[in-house]
Amino acid sequence: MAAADLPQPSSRRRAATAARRRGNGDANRRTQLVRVAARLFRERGFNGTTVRDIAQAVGMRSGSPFYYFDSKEQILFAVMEEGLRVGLVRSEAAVASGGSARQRFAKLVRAHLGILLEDGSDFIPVMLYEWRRLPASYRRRLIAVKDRYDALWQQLIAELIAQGALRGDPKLARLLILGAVNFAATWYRRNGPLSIDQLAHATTEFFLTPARSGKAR
Amino acid sequence: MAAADLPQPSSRRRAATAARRRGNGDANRRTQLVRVAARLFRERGFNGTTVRDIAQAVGMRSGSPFYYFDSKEQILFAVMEEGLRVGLVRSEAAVASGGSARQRFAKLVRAHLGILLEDGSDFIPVMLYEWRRLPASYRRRLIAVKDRYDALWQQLIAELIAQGALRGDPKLARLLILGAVNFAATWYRRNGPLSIDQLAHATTEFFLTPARSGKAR
DNA sequence: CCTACCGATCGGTAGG
DNA sequence: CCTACCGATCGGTAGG
Repeated sequence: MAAADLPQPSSRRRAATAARRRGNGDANRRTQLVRVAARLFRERGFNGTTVRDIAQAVGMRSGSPFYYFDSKEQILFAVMEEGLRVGLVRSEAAVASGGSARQRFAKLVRAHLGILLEDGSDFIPVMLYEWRRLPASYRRRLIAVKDRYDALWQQLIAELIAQGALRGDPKLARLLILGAVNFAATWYRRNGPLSIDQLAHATTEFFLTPARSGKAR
Repeated sequence: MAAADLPQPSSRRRAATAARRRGNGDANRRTQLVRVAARLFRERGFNGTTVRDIAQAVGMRSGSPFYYFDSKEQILFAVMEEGLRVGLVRSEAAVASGGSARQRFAKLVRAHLGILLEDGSDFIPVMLYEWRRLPASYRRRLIAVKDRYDALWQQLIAELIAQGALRGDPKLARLLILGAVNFAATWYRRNGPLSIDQLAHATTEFFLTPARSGKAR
């Protein structure tokens, strides 16, 4: 028997108490598992994380996550589904807030960088990096949501190309821009010299052709 | 005992014979292991690939890779080291071939896309996707080579910014451009409508400001 | 390189 | 949710 499987009453009781204090039922406990799994999957990868790791991180014993999930793959699915849900809500809000195409693009870039880089934002990075680890049947269930995500970017990018703020084919432009932005998940350091706002602004300026109209600047 | 561990004389003998026909010593056999490991690590991830998988793919028995490598991590290191070595040679050649900064940029983009997308080019994608899986001591030994890679791009990008073909901070520009290009490793299909040459050309056009001088279009 | 093997770990389950 | 457990698999090794 591994040391990690031995009873550790004090820390276990502490975690369980903290959970209860938050006033949670099953739904809340499940949410905790998903959040903690996202962090571990991001840090160690899906196959580098054990169900025991996840259980321990929320103060459960090794077999208990299977009370909430049928399989480890289902936990991965839940992580990605949650990431897409929250990401889509925030991205749609950014675009719906109005303004010029350039302004909406700036807001969408900022929203996406937040989804990628803010504290607790491990869901979408897990999707980007562990997508191949998700069984095909689960993958199919997420692709519809992913398509809405892509369409959001694609429409805005097509608008920007139409008015000369970007060049080239809209689909390729989308792939290049999203690739550039998503890559920040690998190199951005929250303690570094660049705030997320600054990064979003500089990224927008990098991609968009300088505006023709000489607004005071 | 697992079925995969049971003797499978015919297929084993076939693989071993094929290897011998190529006329190889230990070095050649080691190279085979690295190449096959690159493919498997890319497809299944480092932790999703077993040493047995690698052994079987070159017609060895489960324990034999340890005649060539001390550990599974060392195989991963060898994959990344080989990727960086070949990648650096090809990238430096592209830049050294001369021409304007724009032309050298086009060649570097093409070379990098080849490294990422051509048949048998699994080494750099493994490095991009499994970097976190490499133990820190091995990581340190690769960073010097990675830095040369980055410097190559950075110098060229600085040149392009100086002459107005790109905007913004050189370091951020490098991260955005490399992110955009590297992302192709996840979406590009070799059987798709776009050749690597076409992709390289369109990517270059997307990033670089249209040239001022009106050369015969 | 193979044979034969080991200790450790892992996903998952039965029965409360 | 825990206890107690199982079968399978895995990285790695000794001794040729």
